[in-house]
Amino acid sequence: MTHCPTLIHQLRQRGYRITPQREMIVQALASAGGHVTAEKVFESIQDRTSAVNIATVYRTLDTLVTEGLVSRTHLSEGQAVYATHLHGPHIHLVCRQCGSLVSVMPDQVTPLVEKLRADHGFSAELQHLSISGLCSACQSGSLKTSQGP
Amino acid sequence: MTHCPTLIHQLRQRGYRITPQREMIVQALASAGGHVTAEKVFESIQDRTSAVNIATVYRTLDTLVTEGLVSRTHLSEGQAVYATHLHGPHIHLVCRQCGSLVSVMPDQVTPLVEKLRADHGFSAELQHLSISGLCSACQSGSLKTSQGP
DNA sequence: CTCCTTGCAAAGCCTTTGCACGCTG
DNA sequence: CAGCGTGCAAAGGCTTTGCAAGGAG
Repeated sequence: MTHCPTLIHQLRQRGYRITPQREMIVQALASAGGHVTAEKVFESIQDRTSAVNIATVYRTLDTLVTEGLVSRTHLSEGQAVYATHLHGPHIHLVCRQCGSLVSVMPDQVTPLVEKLRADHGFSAELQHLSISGLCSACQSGSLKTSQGP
Repeated sequence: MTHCPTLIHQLRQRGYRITPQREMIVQALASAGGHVTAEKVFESIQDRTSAVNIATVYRTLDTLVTEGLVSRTHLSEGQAVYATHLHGPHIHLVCRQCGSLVSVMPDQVTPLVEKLRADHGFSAELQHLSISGLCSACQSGSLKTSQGP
């Protein structure tokens, strides 16, 4: 919630106009406290008022991403999820079978990030880091995943 | 190329019928030697004959993924890319600005993978690992990424 | 007053699906 | 010969875009 004024402020500073829609979208995103889809942002605003169009949500989120204030990630497939950068970095473990999502602190990745920067000059953005695989439940539950045609 | 008979063999073994289309798709995927989109597979077949439909390409790739013979990844946004598991694991560094793609050996990730397995029972699949960020070129070229509205 | 933003609706991209015919095993 | 696999075309999900009206600065 404290993120909200900050983000709005940053937008204004960069010459963007502050509209009620943008305030609501930023507010919804900030209060979500984590990763949300554009549609969830849209819905959480609709709960109170139908004053925002889904296209505007996409456009505003896009602006925030372009300005580097918000991260956009395609965790598995399908919808993108958004989060304020103030949310802090973490890794996402996405189970490719059941779709479950676990967030992990990025401590273990720091050396990797530094190595990538040193060797390749690549500046990794941890907000965007998602790792696909099988969660413990799906590993034990499906030793034989496929059952043929 | 040597992968092709193997994959076909595995498909047959699992009860799938081997059609000319499937052979061509597998062949195209194997000879691509890396990550390709469904559309590229489709095109590389079209170059020789228009005997395969794009829907069939998607269906066959899907089958291969389901059977665990092929990996499917959404590197950045948009299209998914496919690769045979024989291609071997590696990390993808995707520049969120210019879209450039660099493959890195996964040595540096092994400790992370093991940690995830130990702590969370999560079996990470490196074929699917992509890291978003800024490549060296885009970092120096755009110290100020945004230019406002 | 200027022109950035919005709403609306339509289009876009990538992918999936229903159905009847054809081919594999 | 049984039934899986294919082609075709249409639909689907998510996101973007063109245009005119409206509101911020």
